[in-house]
Amino acid sequence: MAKISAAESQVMEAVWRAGPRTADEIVAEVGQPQGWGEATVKTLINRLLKKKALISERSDGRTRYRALVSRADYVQGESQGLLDRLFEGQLSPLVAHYAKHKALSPDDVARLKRLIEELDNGQ
Amino acid sequence: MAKISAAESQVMEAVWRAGPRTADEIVAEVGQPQGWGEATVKTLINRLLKKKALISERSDGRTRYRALVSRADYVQGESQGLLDRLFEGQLSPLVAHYAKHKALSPDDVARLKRLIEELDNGQ
DNA sequence: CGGTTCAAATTACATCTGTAACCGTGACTG
DNA sequence: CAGTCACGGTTACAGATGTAATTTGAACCG
Repeated sequence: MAKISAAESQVMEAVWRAGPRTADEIVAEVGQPQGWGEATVKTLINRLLKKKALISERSDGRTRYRALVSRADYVQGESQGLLDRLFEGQLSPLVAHYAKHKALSPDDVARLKRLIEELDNGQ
Repeated sequence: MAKISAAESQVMEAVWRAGPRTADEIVAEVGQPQGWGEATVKTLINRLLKKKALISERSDGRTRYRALVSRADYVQGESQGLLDRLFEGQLSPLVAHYAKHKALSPDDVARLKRLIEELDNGQ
């Protein structure tokens, strides 16, 4: 379970977003925007294969790459890592920091408020 | 302004926590717990000097290292990076994700609730 | 003043990451 | 059937990072 790097995660996002994709599709969907050549994307794909984050499967005569780790797991790991490293593992200090150093949009505040209400009452 | 790496950030934490420190103090405070040798910590310090994240100043016949970047700035950058990469730049999706995939303690919920109240009314 | 000591800085090296070119093989074309 | 092509995989290489040993240089001892 080696760590998924920043560049690699872009490839994972493409697969998470739209399910198993061919190399070409991934190149089009992430290489293009990032300004990466085709070869670069292929390398990232192959590293993800080695890391068991993707698996290649052949269907309709094309090789497609499917995610072996879920986005939720990845996001969970990254988030927890940040919280652990910088906020003693807790959410509220992050929110506090963020509110203090970077204005939250009223929309964001409203969304947060609804969320917390639910958490507080709800199940 | 090269990026501060994970290992390097441990050194920064020591300096942020307690102000300018000598190499020995940093070794004791972070090398020890992390299981790093003295030489390793010195390398990290020197990379941080190159990156202008620390500056060395001599006082009382000892060299002390002082932070040139604030913890708030660093934390802000890391947090924003995570939010941008994984949550479309917004806080509420992070909170939502976290609540869904990892139980929040009632305490944490209470803290969040207070925080949001303040944000909502307050200044 | 020459040797010793300790702390600061420089150099070393393997691995990971970003970026990419090259190779091999099965399919397609004339 | 030989040559070409497309696609998937392998190799390459520089810079960052984790981890550390070696060297330098100033202070101290005799």
